[in-house]
Amino acid sequence: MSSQRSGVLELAVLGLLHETPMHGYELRKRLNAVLGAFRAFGYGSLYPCLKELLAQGLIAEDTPAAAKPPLAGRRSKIVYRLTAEGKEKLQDLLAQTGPAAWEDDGFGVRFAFFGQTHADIRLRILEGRRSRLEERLEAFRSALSRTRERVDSYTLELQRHGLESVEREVRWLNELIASERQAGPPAASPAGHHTDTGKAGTAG
Amino acid sequence: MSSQRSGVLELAVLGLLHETPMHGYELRKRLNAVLGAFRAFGYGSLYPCLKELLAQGLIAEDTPAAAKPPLAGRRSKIVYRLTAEGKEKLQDLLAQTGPAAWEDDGFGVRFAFFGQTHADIRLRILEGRRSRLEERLEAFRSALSRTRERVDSYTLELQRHGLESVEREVRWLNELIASERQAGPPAASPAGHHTDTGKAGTAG
DNA sequence: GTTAGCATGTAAGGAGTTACATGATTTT
DNA sequence: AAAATCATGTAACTCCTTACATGCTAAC
Repeated sequence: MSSQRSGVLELAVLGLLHETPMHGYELRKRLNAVLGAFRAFGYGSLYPCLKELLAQGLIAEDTPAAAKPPLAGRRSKIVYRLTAEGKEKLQDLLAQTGPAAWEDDGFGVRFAFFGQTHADIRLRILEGRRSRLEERLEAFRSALSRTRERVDSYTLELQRHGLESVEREVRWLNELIASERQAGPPAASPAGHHTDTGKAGTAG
Repeated sequence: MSSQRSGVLELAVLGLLHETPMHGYELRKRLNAVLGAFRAFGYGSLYPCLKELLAQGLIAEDTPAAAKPPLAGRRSKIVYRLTAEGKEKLQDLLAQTGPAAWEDDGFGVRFAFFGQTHADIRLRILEGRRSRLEERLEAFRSALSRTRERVDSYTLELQRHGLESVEREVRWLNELIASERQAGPPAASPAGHHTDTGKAGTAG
């Protein structure tokens, strides 16, 4: 029916508005700060998204007309907040442990809001992500050995580099998983202070 | 005019067909092997792309009817090859050193075909990419210090991880740039022996 | 008094994805 | 002869990007 907007943005917006109400402009800045390295959105994405979340009743708008004296009908800041339905929807989305939560984007957003996610779900998502990456490693490695003939060295370097990035993420996940199992919610840095914990070459 | 398909796929297809003619199915496998870690395409993307490259006269198809005896009108393998215009277009695309060549995807494909790119262009692209990433680092770091209040530790961890990934890629680029300046085309591993890279691992 | 940044939006369209549909060829 | 995998394609759709349009507010 209505477009559904089942993407990253919806979840991110709900997650941010759960922390505190905000207007669009601020939301966008927080959005790109929180997602930081792995995704960025413009107003052309954000405002239509807000519009639809509104239509679905997941968020509501407060125009702080009270704050400023009579400026009837004028365009002013619109502060969005989560409705009860919105909170429910957010919980639903954060509780998903299927494929959507392992994909690059889906995982990224969910991780950013792990603070609002139950410990067992967190663990399941981290493990799901890890096995997803391990599948990829398998595929890459076999592709690498199969096509080692007739590849130029730059192509090879790119593949090597990609492989290592994935291996690194697996190590990162291993640390996170270990610390989840011990401690539940982390105090400051879930994975410990230095990310380079020797070998631990679990990556395979 | 016609859709233009100015994306990653077009370049990748042209680049692969420059190496050798191929049919669609094989092309897709090579595609996902070459781009490996950072992008994957399905037939639903590939065939329409081929169709349009054909319409633009950048590629041509050979149905190897000669190989198999009279099977008139039947659907058989279609082998695509680059036309003269296609080769020209490929060189144009590979010679670009502007923003398109620094973005995640654009850079990735171009790097994969660096073997077909002139040494000075390679260097310019690598340097462009590096300064692009350094801008990002700046932005992240300042965002991190500005919003250090009221962020939960998972969000922080995600940002830290993303930051490190970018830093790693910068180091990788530094090695590549150094080795380009010394040697031109690399013999086996452009960046040297120890593989200490880290491309912007998706999902931060 | 004008630049820079805050603030909200829309229209058009690009770049692929998903799901489906179909047939040929090789392996078991 | 069944199953796997090779092989080619289309229609509908999604999610987001780009470019544009508008006006307010604070700083220089």
